[in-house]
Amino acid sequence: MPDPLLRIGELARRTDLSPDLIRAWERRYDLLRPTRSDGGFRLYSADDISRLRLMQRYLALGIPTAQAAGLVHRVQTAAFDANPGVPPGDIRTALRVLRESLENFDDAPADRTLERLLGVFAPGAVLRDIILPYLRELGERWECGEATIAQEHFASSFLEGWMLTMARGWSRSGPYRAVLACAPGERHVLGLIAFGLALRDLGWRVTYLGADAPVRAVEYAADAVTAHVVVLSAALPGTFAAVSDEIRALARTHAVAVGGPGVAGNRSDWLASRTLPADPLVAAHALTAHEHTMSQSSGPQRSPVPAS
Amino acid sequence: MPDPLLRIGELARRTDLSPDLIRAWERRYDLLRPTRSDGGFRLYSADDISRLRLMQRYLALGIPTAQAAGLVHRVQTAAFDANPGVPPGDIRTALRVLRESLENFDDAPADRTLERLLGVFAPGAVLRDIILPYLRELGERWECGEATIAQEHFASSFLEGWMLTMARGWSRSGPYRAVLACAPGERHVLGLIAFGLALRDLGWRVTYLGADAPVRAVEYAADAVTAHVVVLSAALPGTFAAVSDEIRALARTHAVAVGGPGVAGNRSDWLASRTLPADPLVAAHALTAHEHTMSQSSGPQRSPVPAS
DNA sequence: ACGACCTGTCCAACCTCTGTTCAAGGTCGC
DNA sequence: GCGACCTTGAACAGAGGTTGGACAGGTCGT
Repeated sequence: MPDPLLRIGELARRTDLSPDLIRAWERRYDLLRPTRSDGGFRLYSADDISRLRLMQRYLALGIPTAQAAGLVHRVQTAAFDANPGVPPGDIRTALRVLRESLENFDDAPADRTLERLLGVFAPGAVLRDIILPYLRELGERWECGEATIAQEHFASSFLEGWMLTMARGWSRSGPYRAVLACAPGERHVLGLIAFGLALRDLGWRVTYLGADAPVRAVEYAADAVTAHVVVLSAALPGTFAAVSDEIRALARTHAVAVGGPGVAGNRSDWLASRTLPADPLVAAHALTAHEHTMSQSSGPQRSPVPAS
Repeated sequence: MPDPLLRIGELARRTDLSPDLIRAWERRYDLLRPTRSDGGFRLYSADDISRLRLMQRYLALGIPTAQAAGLVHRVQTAAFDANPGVPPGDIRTALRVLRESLENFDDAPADRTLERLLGVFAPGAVLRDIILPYLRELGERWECGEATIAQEHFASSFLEGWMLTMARGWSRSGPYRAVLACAPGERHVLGLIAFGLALRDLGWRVTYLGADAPVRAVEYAADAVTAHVVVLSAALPGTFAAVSDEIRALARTHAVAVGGPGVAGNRSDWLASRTLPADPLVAAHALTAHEHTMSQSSGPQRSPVPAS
């Protein structure tokens, strides 16, 4: 970690907090654990800045300081990068089992494998190290003709079931709310569910509407749960184009982000929406980081997201 | 276990109720049971917000406060009522919980209810007495405009996740094998999954391909697992007509049955396939009975099913 | 019409939470 | 060695909680 380390005064300047307050948070909530210089000065890393920003964001939502500190603690330890990974040997074995069993339409070994992995490792780690790599691999084999449509359908349905099981309760915790839906006509839900799982681990509450959701339905749900942001997903290019007017209208009153292979690459300024990275995990981090920085400029609710 | 996030002032601000009133409701009706901070402050969770919102909806309907509190209370404690009780009572309670929570985009109480029910009763019973009746009810309310598209999407995604969880391992046991798929273009999977669950309980091994499956993919899968029968489902009329040639071709080499609202009513002789009753449970029994009689006369494999 | 009850609000004395302040020193880099 | 910066520990004050009870206007049953 060769980051230039900051002393408390500089950290305070960058976060717009007082040094006293930062020390108080450390003393009372164990919020930061700076290293020390030989003489005893606190030395902070870049991570600590984002932790403080997250803290500020929570406070802006009206969460009491003590609880906010607890959330920061939890989010940090649940972040994917912090998840202890699945050992490479287990990954190789699991991928082989998934490959061989799912492509023979035999889900029993795959079930057993996932059950065991989820018993031992964190859901975020299983998602990152097993499920998403397998999906990528399946997609590649499908593109070059090695996997059949039937195998791809079977494996997709299988993984959808598991991911929805892993997702159970994802609307229950966390201070931010997101409504997730596939754009009208879109039926590829796996990437969106993965994104939702990642969001959940980053402290979001997820309301999931599934495939092929009319924009009006999305808007209704966003209002019903007072969502901070609405995320629309599409795997195929052109999906968004068919409803661009509706999306632009939605973006006038709600913060909208679009993602999935259907937008990756081409800009989405014409949708008046923020474009998320293609990788679900990266996208979840990007959206969370964006939501944190938003707290400085404008109010926490319903701030339309500028196109990125 | 939702995290305690808000103190009473912020909760009051968000629900537009006075702190006094929230405390009074707790004191008089035991409406909420907030956790406490070390110092004794009430700490409310996200669930509590939706409970108060539900309360407000009841009050807006003119229901007296005490009764409204009773209703809310039943929704929230239904999941912890460990007493199996008389099934009809449980059914009524569960249906009310599903109705009220899913239509508020709040899946937590619904999760708890299904979790408890599946711990006490057999999956088949939960499917028959709770899930299918709820789906029927939702469909009716949707048709007469009482439920919105958004609510229907949310509830469908929620139940799809649960049913796929219940389905885990359905390809593992039993002497008959069935391949299940939605016809091309068809995206309504719930009825098909329910049918698959019923089949599993009747001793079938189920290979499930999910929504919008090309007929060629179905054929490939049927061959790969040497299926006794292939079941195609469609909710909308006209779905089958678009691929009738392909289905007829498939029926020349495989036993094919078609089901779902998309065929109910009109004969399907023109598909050279057996028509299954609209109700998933009845359909599963019908297919099983047919397969039993077939296996006496001819070989168990690949016997084309005559149109009924 | 009457008392009994329901229900939202208010009060008073006290407590908790949390940002800030102070004092008496120590460290760092020039 | 100097001035800016940082350290610890304690204390403080204002906003906003806590409890328990009281109370007035509306509703209900008789």
